Amino acid sequence: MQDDRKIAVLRAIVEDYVATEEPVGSRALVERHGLGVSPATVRNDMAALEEEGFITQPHTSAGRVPTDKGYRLFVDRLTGLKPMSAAEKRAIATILDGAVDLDDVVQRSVRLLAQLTRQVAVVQYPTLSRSTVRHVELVALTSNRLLLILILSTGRVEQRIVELEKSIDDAELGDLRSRLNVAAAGKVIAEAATALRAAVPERDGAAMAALVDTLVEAFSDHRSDERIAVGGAANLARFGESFDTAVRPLLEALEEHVVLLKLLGEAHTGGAITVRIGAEGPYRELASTSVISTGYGPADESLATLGVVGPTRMDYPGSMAAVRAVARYVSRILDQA
Amino acid sequence: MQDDRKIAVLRAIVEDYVATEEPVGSRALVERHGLGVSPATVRNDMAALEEEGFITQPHTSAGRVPTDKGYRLFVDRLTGLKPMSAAEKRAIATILDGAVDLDDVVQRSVRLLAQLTRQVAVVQYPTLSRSTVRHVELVALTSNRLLLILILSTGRVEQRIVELEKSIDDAELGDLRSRLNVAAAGKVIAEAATALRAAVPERDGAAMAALVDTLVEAFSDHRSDERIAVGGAANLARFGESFDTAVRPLLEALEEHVVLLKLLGEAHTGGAITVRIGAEGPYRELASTSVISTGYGPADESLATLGVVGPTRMDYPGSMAAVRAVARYVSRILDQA
DNA sequence: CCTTGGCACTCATATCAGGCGAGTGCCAGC
DNA sequence: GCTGGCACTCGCCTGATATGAGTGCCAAGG
Repeated sequence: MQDDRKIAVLRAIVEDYVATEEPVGSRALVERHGLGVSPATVRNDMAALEEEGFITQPHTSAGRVPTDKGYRLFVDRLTGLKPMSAAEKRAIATILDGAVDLDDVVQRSVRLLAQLTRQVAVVQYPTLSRSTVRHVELVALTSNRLLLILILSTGRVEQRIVELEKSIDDAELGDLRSRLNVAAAGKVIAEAATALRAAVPERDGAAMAALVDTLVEAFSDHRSDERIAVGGAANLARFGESFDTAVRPLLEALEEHVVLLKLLGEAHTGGAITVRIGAEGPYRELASTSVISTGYGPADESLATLGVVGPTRMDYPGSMAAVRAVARYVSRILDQA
Repeated sequence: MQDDRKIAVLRAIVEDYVATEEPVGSRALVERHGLGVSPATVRNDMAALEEEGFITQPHTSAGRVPTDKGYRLFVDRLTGLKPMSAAEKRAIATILDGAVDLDDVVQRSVRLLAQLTRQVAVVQYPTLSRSTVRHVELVALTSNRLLLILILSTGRVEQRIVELEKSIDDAELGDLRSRLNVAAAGKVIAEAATALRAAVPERDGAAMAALVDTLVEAFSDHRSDERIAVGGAANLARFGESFDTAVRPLLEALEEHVVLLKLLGEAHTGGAITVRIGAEGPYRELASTSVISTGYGPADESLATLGVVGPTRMDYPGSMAAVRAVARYVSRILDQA
């Protein structure tokens, strides 16, 4: 038995099943793909593939459906991703180039990715922990409420309201502001926080120390590291069939950004695209969904992750290509900014 | 025939149908509500209600279901909203009080509203056009790229990257910044823009004028007025039945923030709660969804709108109460900030 | 040894008739 | 104007039957 043909059969099964959403039988296979062999031969291969766990049949006398393991092999043996069409490339370029700020870039990326893949798209904002501080601004809202604004190298702007124990006057504020900037500029947040502490000497008194503590705390609040944008939930409507097993848990997961972040996983470096298929993921409620993700950032530094989430029965080559293309474009834009 | 009883019957039908999701018959009605009359009497009333278009029967021999008109009468004749339980009030208070900035307030409100109503919640960010400018900050990203940051009275922070035709040095920047602040502080954005133009005299040259133009444009970019937060989409999973007629179009609408804004409608002043039932709305695809919305803002000034979107078959008294309660709390918080 | 046509078998799904029962409309009586 | 009674309608559930796609296996052929 030639293993090559078995792989070809598996590929054909995956492609047909993804396209038609129905278990695929031996006859249909040889007809739709030019396999050059008879259905009976294909049946033998299928039996072998089933034996090895790459496909199963939902009912005793139905066609075959790929298993997670089957999709895995399919993805691993991919010869190449579906190249983006010129029109798609142009669309990506023009849509993303029109963004006016980081928020806009992220927003547009999500929509774009959702449209390209017809899947649910997820884009993580550039992580705070890996971006450097470009500028710090302090604005007095009232005499004892400050608005701390952090402008990061990625263009991301974070704000935080800080309550003071003791009121502060304009001169002090100006002084503090310039010291903050000197101490923090160009540094990663964690370093900035310690530098900030060092920049405010003991002699300035307990009140000042407390204020600095508050600021440092605001700096290092990691809640906002979880920020992500989600789009394309309407695409879930397309596969109404497996509603309870696929759509419902996914809808719930989309609300839980922490879950989504975990799904996207660590951004792999070097532009690698990660594919997590079905039960390979950490949540068993999402056993029938796959995640395609990759890192992005200027110079492929992987500041954050983006990707799509969809049913295991998805167009892997196409989606992977779209994810890669969007990640590259976003990275390029961040490079310019 | 007493009209009072007819209303009572309608109310009972609505309540039962909302609770059970099944057409309600005359026998069940008299049993579950202490109507004190016989099923036959109720049947007569039902016939009259149907004649008047308040209810219909899906099949010749099924129970009755309220029509949009029926829900409308039900809502209009509401004696009072379901009061929030003490626990719910406490939950609202503690959750919203924990917010650290406006983004956080909006985010938490959406989640809260979604949880309370078990519906899809929508919260519009305070409109820019009605908030006043508290502070303007300019940060040079490169010599000819500025980051314009707008801090508004509501705590909302807007950022916009501005490309300059001509580079600008630190001194000019500082000068511009202070002029901006003097001109804009305390004013509504539209006024601030014109004041800004006035503050930069002709003599400063064409380059400066162009810069000001760019800033004014950035100021008045109304795209960001459309900003809203959506939550609780997972609640759509609860009513899987009318998937195609209700869930799918709603999911699609949720992606289109412009559509959502139109759905929420103009924020009614004076704390009024607007209920739009089924086909009363502007989109015929959403004929089987209702929208409950109200304005919010400090001192009930109605800076923006929030509400819930769900199937026409929804718990109006409960949802209306939740919407009102959250709007009040958010308003109070904005008052403090 | 792999491939192929043939053939019996399985089983999910579609179709249909029959019966059940919830619910209605109407009417006569109170 | 309310009520009990009664005949009627009709959606839906149930079970039996038919259909057909698809399989597994086997024996023959290259």
